[in-house]
Order: sequence, then structure tokens, then C-alpha cells
Amino acid sequence: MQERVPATITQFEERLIDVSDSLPKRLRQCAEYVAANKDRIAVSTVAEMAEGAGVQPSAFMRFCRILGFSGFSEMQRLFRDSYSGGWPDYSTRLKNLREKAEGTPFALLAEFVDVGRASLENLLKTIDAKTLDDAVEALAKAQMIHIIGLRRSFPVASYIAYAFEKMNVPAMLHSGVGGLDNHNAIRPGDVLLAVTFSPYAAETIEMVEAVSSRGIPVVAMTDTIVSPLRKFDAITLSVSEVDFGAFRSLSATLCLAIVLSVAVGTKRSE
Amino acid sequence: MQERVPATITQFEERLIDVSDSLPKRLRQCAEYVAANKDRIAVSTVAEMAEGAGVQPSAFMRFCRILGFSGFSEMQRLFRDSYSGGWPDYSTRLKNLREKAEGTPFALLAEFVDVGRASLENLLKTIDAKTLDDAVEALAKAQMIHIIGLRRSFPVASYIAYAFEKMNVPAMLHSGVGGLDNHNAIRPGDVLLAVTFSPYAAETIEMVEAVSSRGIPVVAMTDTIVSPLRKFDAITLSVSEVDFGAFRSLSATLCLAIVLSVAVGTKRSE
DNA sequence: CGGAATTTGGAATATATGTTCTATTTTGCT
DNA sequence: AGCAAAATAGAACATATATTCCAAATTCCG
Repeated sequence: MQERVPATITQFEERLIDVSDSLPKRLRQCAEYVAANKDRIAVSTVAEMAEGAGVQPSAFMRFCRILGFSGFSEMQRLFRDSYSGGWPDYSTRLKNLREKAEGTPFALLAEFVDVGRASLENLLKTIDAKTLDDAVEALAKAQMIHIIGLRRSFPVASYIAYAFEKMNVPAMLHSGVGGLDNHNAIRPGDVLLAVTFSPYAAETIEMVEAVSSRGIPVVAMTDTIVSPLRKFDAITLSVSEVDFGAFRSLSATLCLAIVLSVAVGTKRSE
Repeated sequence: MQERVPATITQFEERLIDVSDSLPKRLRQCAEYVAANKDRIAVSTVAEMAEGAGVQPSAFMRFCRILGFSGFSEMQRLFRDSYSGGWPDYSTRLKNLREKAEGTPFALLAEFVDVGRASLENLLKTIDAKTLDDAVEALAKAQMIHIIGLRRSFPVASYIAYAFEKMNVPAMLHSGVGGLDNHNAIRPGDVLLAVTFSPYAAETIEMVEAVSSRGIPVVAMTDTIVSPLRKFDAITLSVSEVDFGAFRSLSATLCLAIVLSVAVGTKRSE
């Protein structure tokens, strides 16, 4: 019985198939129940799993052992971690890496590549297809698209402005150069695309507020659902990105920005 | 604080938005972390959630109470019950998504997420650790760092400028606002960080040429080794990004930009 | 600036949950 | 049927985890 412990869900499944032919009654019940309810492993206790399978907890424990784990906890950990890729505390990892002088730039790079990948995967899970459709729809109908995004969000805003220009979409980037406000450039029939992340730039919030009260549609790219933009009835695309200190890996945000640009550009030229 | 306990995820979100305006510091951290990682609640312990939010477990407990639960366990139960598991794993999900949602913005998102991931993976393979070290070294020694990146590279340049500012690194972004050149701001002891990708912006090349001939060190972020910047003896970090149509997913480039910023910022403060 | 109220950190405690052990039952074999 | 080996149930035990409590720090107000 000294097989090595499954390290991935796939290995787990293979092992499950392997053993399931030579199993006594109770353990077979476990195998069948687990096969049919893999997704419950991450969120259940042994007692619950055992009851579901119609066996005693101790029987279920033996079952875990046969699969190669030291116990139920170890098996559960596999499922808990592999759900959502497991990006628990990148920000502390990065902080440590940065503080410890031993962190070479290359190690830092590896870490950030990983963060970016996790963020991208997560993006697919958290973006709601319907909301994305609505956003594209609203922007495609706009006479002119106004873009605002300051400080840490400015790279995103400027990227979108560039992409729109390349796709012949009328757009205006409100960068605040020279402290000019240009609020009056925003007119009925236009749409505002606002990008802001914690700590939210006051100017952005103000602009959304002003524009929203005039009945002009707003599409927002922001983090989480507790963003202050929630107060106004904007179409909100929330992107959660790993950040630490002042830094934010913008992978997911920029990815969404490209998608918006391309989708809107395509739709308008139809 | 005797509100009734949220019975659905939607109610939970509403409650979260309700309270999140009137929350002290630590509890606000909890709210933000939870909003960004709702999916982790089902499979984490209080200790893990607390660590993720950067607070003590006891603080997280108070947070659960404010949301209307008797404790963390009750809140977790809500998420465990409505947990359906996001399997099968990433690659198959992506494939399904693309086939099923063909032509929709969401399919486009899946496409770009994949492109981004590929670019990031590729970055690790193509960046040379030694060159990266040299670049960090050169930038860390600079009196002042001048940053240039125009058109499609501008988001990257502006990101770097922001990051340097936050890390108290003296830096100047040459954005060309108003057609002013500011060549004379670049002085001996300074370093130029140039970002450019095909089709290379003439202004950037010119600046590199001018500066380089004055004996001022240049660090370049560019694509491939055939970039025109090769002519000048700059420290060249080449990033090959996967293109999708006319658009460039900047994931890898921005990732490298963050790494440079953080590494340089850290090194200077040693 | 000083005192009250709130918020916070950390250790102490309670509880739930996983794990092990052993007597008993079942199964397989001759 | 009778014996040995394997499997099982259930209780006892160990550990991980949630929860509470209170002193210290902070913020708020007059």
C-alpha cells in the first residue's frame, strides 16, 4: 500500500480507478460516493462524507489511506488547494521576497509571472458574461467614449485610449493634464468608461458622480464589489488582482481592457 | 446590530456593500479581502482568511458578526452549501468556453486570457537573469531615471513612472506632452529607460541615440533582438509578446516592468 | 490637551473534527 | 461447518480550529 500520494486531481482520479476494482463493500461505497461527489470533498467533514457514502467515519479514513493519503485532511487539502489555483497569500510571499535581500531580480520575476497567471485564471471565473455583454453593448452605442483612470489606473486608461484610436472608435482620454477638467466635453449620447482601484482617486469618483447624475451611462472597471462606484448605477466589471503595497500586477485588468476594446471596436464596425 | 443573517450569497453581497462604508480600518481590510476572494471562504479557515486580509483572527470574527452571522462557521456554512465547485480544471474549462461561446465577448476574454498566460510563461524562458541583474544595477545607481515610451508602449512607461514615484525613486516620464522635448533634463549620472516595440516610435529611437552618444547609460525594454535599439550599446531586455491581430497583450511587458520597478526600488533603499 | 469610547492584538478557552484503537462481525477458504 | 484473515463499527483520544475575553492602543470629542 505504499504508493506515493496523488499530487493533482488527475492523479487522484487515476488512482481511484485503479483501486476501485479490488475493494470490499464499505470501501466500494466510499469510492462510488467520492467519484460522484468529488466537488464536495473540499467543503465537507469526514463525518459528512461518511454519512453520504453510508459508512462509518473510520471506514472513510481507511479509504483515504488506500488512495495514498495519510488521512482525510491530506486528501482534502489537495482539493482545497487546487480549487482556484491556490493564490492564497501572494502578497505576503512577495513582501518577504522583497524584504529578504536574498531575493534576486529573477526570483522576483518568477514570482510575478506566477501572480499574473493566477490573476488571469481568476479573471475568467469572476467576470460575469452578461455584465460583459452589457458593457460592450453600452460602449458600442455611444456617440463618443470618455475614458478616465488616474494614478495606478492610468496605464490601463491610456491603453484603452490607444486601442480605441487604432480601431477608429471616437474616444477621449481625460488625463487631467494641466488640471483642465473638460467635464463639459461629456455630452448626452456619450458614455463614460471609468477605471479605478483602491485607493480610489477622488477625481475619478467625482467625475462618475457628476456624469451619472446627468443620466449619462457609466461603465466601470474596478476591484471588488465594495468599490465606491457601486453607489452609482454603473455597469460594473470587477477585477480582483493581487497587489502588495503600492503595486498591482495589472495582467488581468489589462486583459479585460483589451477585450473591451476589441469587442467594442468590432461591434461598432458591423 | 441585530440584523437577520444573510441566507443567500446575494443577500450576503448586499449586506457587505451596506456595511462597507462605515467600517474601521481592520474590518475594512476584511471586507475588501472577502469581496475579492469570496470563493476562498468555503475552503479556508479563519486563520487563513485573517492572514489573507492582513488582520488577526479575532478581527475577522468581529467582521463576521457585523455581517450578521454568529461567527465564522455560520458564514462559512452559507458558502459551503452553495458551493458547486469550478471544475474541471483550467485547460478543459477554457476549451469548453471557447467552443460554447464562440463569437461572444466572453469567448474573446477566454482567448486573451490564454494569450496572456502564454506570454507570461514565455517571459520566464526568454529573460536572461544576468541581463536583468545588470539592468537593475544600472538603474539603481542612477541619479535620476528618465523614462520614455510612446504610443503602444506608453501604458508601460506610465506604469513604471508611477511605481518609481511610490518607491521614492527620482524619475521623470518623458511623455511628450505639448511637443516639449526636455532632452536637456537628461544629465550625466542619469540613466534612460526606453520602452519601444515594433513599429518603433521615431521619437524614442532619436532620444536613445542622442542620449547614448553623450555616454549616458540606456536600459531598453523591447521586442526581439532585431530591434533598432540594438545599434546603441544599451542593456537590452527583450520581451516577446504573443500578438493577437493588431493588438498586443502587454501582460509580459508589464510584468517585467513591475519587477524592474520593485527590484530597483528595493535596491536603492538598502 | 485630557478623558471616554472604540478598536485592536494576542493569549486563553471551548468546540468541532480528524484519527486511532480494539472488540466484534463478516468473509473466504478448506 | 469451522477456522483464519480481513473488514467493520463504535468509542476513545488527539489535534486543529473557532471563539471569547481582556488589556493595550488608538481614535474621537469636548
